[in-house]
Formats: sequence, C-alpha cells, structure tokens
Amino acid sequence: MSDLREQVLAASLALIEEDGVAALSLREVARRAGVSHQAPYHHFGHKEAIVAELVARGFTRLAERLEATERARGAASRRLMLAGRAYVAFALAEPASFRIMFRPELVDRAAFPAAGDAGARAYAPLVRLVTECHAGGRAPRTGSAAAERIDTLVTMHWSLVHGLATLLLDGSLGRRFATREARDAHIEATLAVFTRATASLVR
Amino acid sequence: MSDLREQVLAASLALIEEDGVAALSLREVARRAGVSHQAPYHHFGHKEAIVAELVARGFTRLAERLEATERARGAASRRLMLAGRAYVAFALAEPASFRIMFRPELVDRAAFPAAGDAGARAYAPLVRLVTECHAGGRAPRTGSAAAERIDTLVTMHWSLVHGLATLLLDGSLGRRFATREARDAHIEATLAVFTRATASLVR
DNA sequence: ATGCCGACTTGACATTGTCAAGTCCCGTGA
DNA sequence: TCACGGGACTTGACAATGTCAAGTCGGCAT
Repeated sequence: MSDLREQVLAASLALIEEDGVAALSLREVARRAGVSHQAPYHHFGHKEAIVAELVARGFTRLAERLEATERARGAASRRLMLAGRAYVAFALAEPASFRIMFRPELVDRAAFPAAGDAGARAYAPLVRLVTECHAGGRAPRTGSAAAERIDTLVTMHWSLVHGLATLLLDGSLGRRFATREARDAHIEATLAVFTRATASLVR
Repeated sequence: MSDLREQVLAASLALIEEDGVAALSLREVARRAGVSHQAPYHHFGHKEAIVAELVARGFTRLAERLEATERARGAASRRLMLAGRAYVAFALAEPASFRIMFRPELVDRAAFPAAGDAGARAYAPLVRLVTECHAGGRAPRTGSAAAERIDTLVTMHWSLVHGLATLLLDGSLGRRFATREARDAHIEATLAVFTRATASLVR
C-alpha cells in the first residue's frame, strides 16, 4: 500500500547488503528514497522496527523454501537433504537477510513477536522431516527417550546446515573458492557425505 | 606494557559482551578507563583496530584450546570429538569474542593480517585431526580424490560445531534450556550422535 | 639546559538516531 | 461550500559518536 514504507525496507536491506547492518543509516535510507530524514519515522517507530520487519520477512521466505521441500517427492531422507540444500541456498541468495535473522541483539523478540513467530515457522519443517525420517512420521510423546532422540537429531541437522551457511557467508569458506561452481560442488559433497553418515542412524 | 592499552581492550570486550558490538563506543571505553575521549586513539588508530586485536586474541585462545585437545590421549576420533566439544565450550565461555571473530565486515583482513593468521591457526588442528582420523594421519597429495574427501569431512565437522555454537549463542537453542545442565546434556548428546554417525565413514 | 617525543587533553566537526513542532493536502460531515 | 481532522511528510533541534587538529606536560638523551 504505502509506497514509501516498501522503499524504506528495500533501501535498508540494500544498505545492509552493501556494508553490514552497522552501515544501516535511517538518514541515508531517507536520502535514497528522496524524502526528508524524518519521513521513515512515520512508518516505523524507530530503527529497530525496520530491522524487525526485515527479519520477519526473511524468516518467512526461508520457511516457504523449506516447506516447499517438504512437498517434494521421494523418501523422507531425500527431502531432508533437499531442505538442507535449500537452507544453505537461502543464506547464499539473501546474505543480508540471513545475517540479521540470527543477530538477536538487533531485535527485541518480546517487542516484535512477529519475528519470533516467523522463526518458529522456519524451524517446523525441519522437525517434521527429521521425525518422518527417524520415527516414521509419528511424533513420539513429549519427554520420552524417542522424543529426546528426535530433538538431538534436529539439532544436529540444523547445526550442520546453519554452520555451513554461516561459514560460507562469514567464515573461512567464504574466501576460499575461485568459482561459484567449485563452491557449490563443495557444498553438495558436504551435504552428501553428511546424509550418508546419518543414514546409518535410521532405525 | 602499556596499562591503558590493556584497559581499553578489556573495557571494549566488556561493552561488546553487554550489548553487542554495535554498543562499542570509544568514548564510553575512555570514560570507563577514566581518560579523555581521545586517549584510546593513541594506542589504536581507530575503532576497527581495537576490534581487530580482540578478534586476533580470540582466535588465538580458540587455537590454544583446540591444540590442547590434539595432545589428549585416546583414539583420533575421540580427540576429534574433544575438539568439537572445546569449540562449543569456547563459544559459550567467550560469547563476545566468538561473535566478533565471525563478522568479517568488522575487520578488514587485508589491513589486519594478524586476525586472519590467528584464524588459520585455529583451523589447522581440525584439519590435522580429521586427516588422522580418516587417512591414518598421512596427508594425501593435494588435488587427489582423497584430499578432496578430507576437505569435505573437515567442512562437515567444522560446520556442525560452528552451527551448534552459533545456534546456542544467537539462535533458537540459546532460548530453550531452563538450566545449564539441560543445555550441556543436549550439546553432549548432539556431539555423541554426530560422532557415532561419522564413525561409519572411517575407512 | 635544551630539545624531543610519547602519552595524554581540549576543542572542533560532520554524522547519526530521535524528539518536537510545524506544513500541506485530501476526504468527510455539516 | 466550507471547516476540519488527521495522515504524510518537512524543518529544526539535541545529545552522542568517530575522528581530525592542535595543544600540554613530563621524562630522557644529548
């Protein structure tokens, strides 16, 4: 609806993309949108609200990608691997979003519950896929040993893809590959070897 | 040697610990050290140099922890697991350091090579342990299929522990456990299941 | 004694986030 | 038709910050 509101969000994300979230300046955003330095305040109470909205939208887009992999054909283990690939692909496709999504000091989750809700939505597909993969899709009752096991496996899967994504964006893996092809091949090989390793865990 | 230099570094780390790196203010640091707002500039050319020094020291301490696990007794696979545990333990023990260590936009690695060197030093133990574990300690010649396999396994191991650490610090895992014991048990379970899974990969 | 230099201070400037107080315009009710 | 009310925006101000420029001061070598 409001044109300026979207322009502010777009310019903010662009600024974060260019030089990191520290370089996000409301006044520069206003300048790029061709309005006065106070115009953004009409749509967002303060800076944090802009970042919170970007975080919520980022988690929503990630959730959509992961949910799409759930609907793919094939065995649950294959769909779980697709979800991992989608997670990393999202981070590489939207680095600015991905980074602010995991920087809790930027957004007070109590003041902006939408961000937390979107995060929970992104978490759910992974839980469902792991459950399907390792417990036949039937969720064990909470507190049981089987539930703890699923919990542990979810953490393991998420840790792997999240670690891979962050090391690619901000760690040593980001500065290592000459071509995108080499990078993608390394990602594929890593996910493949992990999938094979975890296959031995399936009951 | 210089007292103020160390005070500046300590106060800076404390500020980052309290409210994130965005809250690092040179003037507040000076205030806490009881000196004028320009005194820190005599020891560090600008803000980035302080962060760079903290990053280098952080990587050095991480490297020392990982090197210590290399010297532990037991099979290589056990020492690799200890290294993973040490990695996560470091992140939990020094969250402020860990966070700035993986935020490349904060420090220009070309201008501050010490930070990159320390990072490389922290990387090395993991490579050695994985090599020992999966190739009997003899490093395969570069470019060979065996070398690529080691490479992939290193990425997998690092991704897992790095992801686990960052999710504990800044992700959903950080807000999830009522007690430290519950958190540590979950970490242990995750590392154990991962170790078991990867054991099936050993040649 | 003198000059120098390292360690620090004082002062200034542009930039930023945000509060306060306008201005302008468009739709609605009388 | 006209007041008017409120949404969308502007102008102006303020304190805080990073950093440049120009001091001050004390000890050490010559």
